[in-house]
Amino acid sequence: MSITINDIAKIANVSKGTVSRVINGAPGVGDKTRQRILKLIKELDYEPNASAQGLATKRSYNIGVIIPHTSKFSMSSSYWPFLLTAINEQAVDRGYNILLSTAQSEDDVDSAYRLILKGRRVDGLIIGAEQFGEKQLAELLLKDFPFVMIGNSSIISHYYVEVDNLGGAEQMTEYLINQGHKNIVFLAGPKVYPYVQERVKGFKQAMTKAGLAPDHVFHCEYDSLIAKDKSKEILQANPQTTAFFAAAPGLVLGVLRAAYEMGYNIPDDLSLVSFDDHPFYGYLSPGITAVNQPIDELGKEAANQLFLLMDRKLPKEKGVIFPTKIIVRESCKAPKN
Amino acid sequence: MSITINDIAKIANVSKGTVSRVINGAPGVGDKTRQRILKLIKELDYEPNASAQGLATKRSYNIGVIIPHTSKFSMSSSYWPFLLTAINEQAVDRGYNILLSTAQSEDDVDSAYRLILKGRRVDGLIIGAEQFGEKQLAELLLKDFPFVMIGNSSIISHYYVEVDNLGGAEQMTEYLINQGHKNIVFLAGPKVYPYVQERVKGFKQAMTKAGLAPDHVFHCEYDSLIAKDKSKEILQANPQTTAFFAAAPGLVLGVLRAAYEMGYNIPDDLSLVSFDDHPFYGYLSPGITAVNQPIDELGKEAANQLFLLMDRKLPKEKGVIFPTKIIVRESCKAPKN
DNA sequence: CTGAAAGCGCTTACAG
DNA sequence: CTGAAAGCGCTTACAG
Repeated sequence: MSITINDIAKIANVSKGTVSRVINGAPGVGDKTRQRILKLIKELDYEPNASAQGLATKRSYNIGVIIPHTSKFSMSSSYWPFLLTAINEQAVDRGYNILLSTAQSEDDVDSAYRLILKGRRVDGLIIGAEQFGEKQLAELLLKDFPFVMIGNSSIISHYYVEVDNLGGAEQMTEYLINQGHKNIVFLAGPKVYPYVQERVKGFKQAMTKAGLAPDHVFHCEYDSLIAKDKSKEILQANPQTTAFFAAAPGLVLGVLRAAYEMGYNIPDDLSLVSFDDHPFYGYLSPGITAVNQPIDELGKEAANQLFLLMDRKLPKEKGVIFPTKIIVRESCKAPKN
Repeated sequence: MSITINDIAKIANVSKGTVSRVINGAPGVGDKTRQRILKLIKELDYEPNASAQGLATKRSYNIGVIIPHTSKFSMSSSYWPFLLTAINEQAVDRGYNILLSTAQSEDDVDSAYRLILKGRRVDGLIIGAEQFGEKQLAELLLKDFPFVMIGNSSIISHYYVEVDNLGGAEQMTEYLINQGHKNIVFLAGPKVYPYVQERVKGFKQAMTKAGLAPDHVFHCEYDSLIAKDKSKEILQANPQTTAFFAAAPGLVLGVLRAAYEMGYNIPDDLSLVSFDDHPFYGYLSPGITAVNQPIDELGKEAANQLFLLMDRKLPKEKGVIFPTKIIVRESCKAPKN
């Protein structure tokens, strides 16, 4: 059916060992022989069978990426798509493909884990820190399987890449304070996530430092509809609020809509800023001021660390934390009085 | 290192053929033997090596998805992420994984093609119709390789899934006309894409049917910044325009921003509608009225067709076209006078 | 119902 | 520099 190494060997009148050596650029093949075989490979459009190579070398030339996937969360943010793109670019450069796994539930994670890892379909793994449970992470570690986490784990100590969640939230809060805001609400994602806690910490730190009450922190699922209702509640209970700091695009949407429905004008009546930037933000009216995460660099670094680990080398540091930056747009204004 | 079928066979005191049969649920194994082996597999947490299975069966249990990936385009739309999710869900249900390939250029497409196909890393392929050139599509067809296209191809006749681009654009245009609009601008994506031409056709058809001038069609790259400039130009040259029909979220952003910068209020001074819905639309102020594409169903159907093809069965129809629906929000109003 | 054996398409010491 | 052979971990006729 399909052309194999044997065909090439036969036609070239050499052993398949020799063909194999030229495929892999291994030494020990005469220059003329090499050229002849190379030409043949090109002419016959031969590509080695990945399964056979995988079986012989124990490498799949795939890396696995497991991303969380409640559609509501990952889709209103551009975080994961961007990350995926960045990782893929690095992977392709090295002849690797990405084996994707979108996990919606515990079961999914487990089946992804089994399928991908135990079946040796991938040589390494990039994974959201909160995706795997203790057992699975420990097993990865124990087996010395190459992986890097997006975000730090509270369970294990391992290689990860992350954004400066605390610093980003702190800076943005300071920005708000410098604009003259005193009654700031922090609308955060689910409390269980370590990165959410970091952001909360950053917010509180800045508020406290400025002598302001740091306790207007609310947690909310990543669901814009729920965020909308929650925002309304908050606004009704705290009419003195002049600024909202929403810690994810999905939440921003909720606040935006709540303000609209309650007749608040942003930024005249209420300022709104976001953690995590989004391609839409610059085009909204008003443009949304946001903490921008260097997602592209994050993905690249994660991939590079992984390739290092796969080569049995050790990355320099166990955690690489990227600074964020504030993108000032129009959604934040000094409060009225 | 890792546990293999031989280990299981030895421990269970059977041949590896028998173990293989129970792994694959094949007939011809005594019930007691089967149970014993099953238990052992579970206990030892054994998972067959995918490469070895692949080599023996010539199946990789991966399907390839090649998506276009100019970051600007695919990221401001949620089309591809949603599609990917839908496809992945179907794939996982059948024990398949998705091998991802994001192609940014011709070279990428070619390398994706070689890597994935010729290396037999995937058993089937889902691919944007415009991704591959004539040569590659013809080769796929010739080799009888299972694949389905997202969108119809002008080059070859093959299985595809698509949205009713013509009908969707037509309906939305009719909606605009019914609202009282006469001077409607259609801002479309690059002319080269067949689906763009379909949308243009739908627009023109509706305009013509209503006795309106169908020639305010402009093409624009999927880049919000360019779309913004283009929109300003159009608006300046055609101040009588009362409605914009932007045929992609990236373009909508451009129009939105152009209107803002020129002091137009949407929808009071200018109505704006979109082809392709977006999670953000419902939360903008005003909410953007849009042609919604059933992306989830599209992805599911594509996957199902592919699995049929992979089983050497033929899907019922060569093209499945899904109807769109209009989601009415607040960005469209009757024109002033 | 079960085992022995060939084969899938590669790679890689080992000889020469 | 090159070939012959063993081996990677499975599946699948073929016998019995």
